Amino acid sequence: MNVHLDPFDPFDRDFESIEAIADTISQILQCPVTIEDSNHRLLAYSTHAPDTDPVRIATIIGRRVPEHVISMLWREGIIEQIMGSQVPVIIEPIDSIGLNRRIAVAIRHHQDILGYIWVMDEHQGIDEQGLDDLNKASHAARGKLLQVQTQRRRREEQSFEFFWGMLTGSMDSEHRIVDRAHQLGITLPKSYRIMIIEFDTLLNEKLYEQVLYTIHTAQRHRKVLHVRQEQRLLVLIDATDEDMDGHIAAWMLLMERMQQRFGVKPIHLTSGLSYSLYMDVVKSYQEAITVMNMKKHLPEEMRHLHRYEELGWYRFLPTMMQERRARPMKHLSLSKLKEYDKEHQSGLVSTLSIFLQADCNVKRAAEMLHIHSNTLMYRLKRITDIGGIDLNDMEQKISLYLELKMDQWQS
Amino acid sequence: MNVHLDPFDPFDRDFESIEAIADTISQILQCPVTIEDSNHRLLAYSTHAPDTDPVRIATIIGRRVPEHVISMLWREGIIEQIMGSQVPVIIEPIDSIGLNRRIAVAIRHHQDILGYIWVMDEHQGIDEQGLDDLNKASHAARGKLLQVQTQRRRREEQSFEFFWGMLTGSMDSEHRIVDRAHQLGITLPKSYRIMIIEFDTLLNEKLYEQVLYTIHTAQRHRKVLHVRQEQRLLVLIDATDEDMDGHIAAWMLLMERMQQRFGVKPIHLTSGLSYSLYMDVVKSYQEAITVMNMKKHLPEEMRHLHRYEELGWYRFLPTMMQERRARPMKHLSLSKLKEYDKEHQSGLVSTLSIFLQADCNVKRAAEMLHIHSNTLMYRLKRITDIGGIDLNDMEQKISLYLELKMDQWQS
DNA sequence: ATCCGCTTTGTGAAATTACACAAGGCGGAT
DNA sequence: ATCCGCCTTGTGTAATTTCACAAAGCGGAT
Repeated sequence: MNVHLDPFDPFDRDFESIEAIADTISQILQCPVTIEDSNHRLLAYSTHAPDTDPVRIATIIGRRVPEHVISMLWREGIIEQIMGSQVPVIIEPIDSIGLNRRIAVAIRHHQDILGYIWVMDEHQGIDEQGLDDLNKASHAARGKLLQVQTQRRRREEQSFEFFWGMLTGSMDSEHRIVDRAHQLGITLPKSYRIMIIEFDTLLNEKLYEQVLYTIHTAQRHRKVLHVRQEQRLLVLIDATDEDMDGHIAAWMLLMERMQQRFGVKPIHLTSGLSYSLYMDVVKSYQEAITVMNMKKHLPEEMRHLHRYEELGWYRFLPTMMQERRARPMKHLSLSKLKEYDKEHQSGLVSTLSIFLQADCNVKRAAEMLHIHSNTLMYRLKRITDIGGIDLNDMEQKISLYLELKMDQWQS
Repeated sequence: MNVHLDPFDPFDRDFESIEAIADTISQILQCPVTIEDSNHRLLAYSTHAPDTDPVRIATIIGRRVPEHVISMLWREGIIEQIMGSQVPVIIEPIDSIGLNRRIAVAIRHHQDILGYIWVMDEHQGIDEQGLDDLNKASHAARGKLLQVQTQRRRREEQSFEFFWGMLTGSMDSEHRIVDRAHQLGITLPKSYRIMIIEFDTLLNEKLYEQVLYTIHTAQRHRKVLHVRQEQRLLVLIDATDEDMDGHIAAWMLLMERMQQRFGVKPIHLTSGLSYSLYMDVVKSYQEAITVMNMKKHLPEEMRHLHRYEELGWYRFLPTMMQERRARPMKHLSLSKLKEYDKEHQSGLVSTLSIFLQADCNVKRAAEMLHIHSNTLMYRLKRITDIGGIDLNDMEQKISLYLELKMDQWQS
């Protein structure tokens, strides 16, 4: 049912806009068309569409492809197929999400994917010639998308600079920050936090793109600003609603997805406190860093914690460590035990540590150590004898506990 | 047996030195003579002494009156008698300390006592005329002693300035400090500490003199430098031997004596760590201040502690408080308990505090609280319910313990 | 007065824990 | 090989702790 009869290439001309390209494709193929950027954000869609499916409606309304659709397309391997193919790909309908039959082609520039053209082809009216036209259209769209991309890149550069300025505390006043945000067209939330996502490898250009792709396609989270730093991604997120537990959980899920799709593995995810003054970005950032360090030094204790406010008394550890470094004083009892341990390979210190962690419950501690409780009793007696420790004295136990935690941090 | 026959006053002339005065008195009275300053330090003694007692020998050898002699003289009220009397005072022999009969007169300038003249009068050979001569001698000595005093005052001024410079960290290098000490004739010990003695009243000129008198007459302690500051006396003491426990104990005793003699009551006595570099005076001073603050905020816990190294984990408290003030985050469980306490006047928080201090031993804590142990059990159940606290979790208990200590500090 | 929730104290049974003692393993020194 | 100090495990008993329940006091509300 195609209506082009002459060998003349309808896409060999300058289009004034991406919308014009979409409309042209739609006219030629007589099908609804949408054009997206690389993050599945809507760039243009054909008007006068004869009929359209729920997914297309949702995409146009939300100005991006719905998250669950992207998820499904990934799960079915369709996105990878499109990204890997130089020619249009036919996608069979997926009724469960209301997706009709369509044809998709990637818009590329060398290796990079700039976006996608989607054509709804419910009645399978597109023939070989149509696919060829679509291919030509994708070439024609490249120029326009490159423009969009460079524009976005420029804006991103500026936002990076702005964000770094806040992170390093080099912005000198609150209203300067707000003004600058306004200038850049960034709407700052009432309340925010700084979040750090650390990966197991250096975030090179490609990985970075992939990470951002994952984040961008999940519209659930409002990520206002972000910047990359070696193995880390620093993000300023909206903290206005303050269902932070759910918030973090959602991000964790996102990280999981990232690993599934690209094999990029975020190892840690931490966040500072929430603030409303943007002069406090430095503070929130420092807090996130503190949590990050804590996770590295005390992985066991920090296993399920991500936010600074969850640290409990551990938030005092860094400053305590500082104090200890400034005035190194060895704990008399502990150093005696350590000495004994060194001479007799006898793990009294670790026994003590676990005993304390088990709330001084002999039974529990013995189980944790996989030893008989009388063995533990014996060791405890040795500990009290050698170290001159009274295990019925809270003061001493606190002292030991803190000291042990600090030792653990340093090792 | 006196040998002056003419009414001519032998003390109505200029003496070239204090020794000359001592010799002149000795010649006239035919007795051994010693002249001391107000702190019982030897200034001069007559030569050609016919006979002399153990105390005099010890005084001359040690260049000061032995401590136990001064103690005895105070105990017998003799020093006070001499200080209060305008005329020579006869002191009967005290055999237990080897003190023969002697006559003493204070050298005074207006109200101030500049020193003392002591005359050994074993054979009671001094008559009215002799006492009168002694009086005249004391007037004659005044000028010389004033010279000595002003000299000492000048040197003290300089040492104050020097010490303050170190305390405030305004000395810029180690060798500058050592040079300056050399210049002032101060021999700095290899290792030192800063000690703070705080009194219950402002240290006015008079009290200050009395305090110094007590310290000076106790030669046991080597006090190198000192300076007064409102209610405090700051002292740099020799820490080379490092029998600090005994050292502090001795100072405590000294303080006791001070109270007995003058009613000046030192309330706190604290010391920083010992250092050997004199650039570290600031540190030791800061540490002493820290201990002082600690004693004020947590008197119970610090009752028997004086030195920074005895603080144990408490040395982290100030920096923890700082952190807490920087980021005020209320402890969820504790604030619930506090709220409940406020509504029901039910001391759950204090119960918890004591329970923790009693090492979570129900029996012990119940005794401390003067309640039945089941009452405590009941309250503990309420605490776990209301505060959502698991009292079998060391982490939580540590958190609570630290938080409670910080609360206590702030209140 | 009466009720009700909160608290304290007392009692006794059940569970847990501490402790003394015995037996044996392990490794280094003689 | 033998001894010895150090460590581990097992057993049984004594002591302690925990817990459920009863009784009753107290203060505020109805």
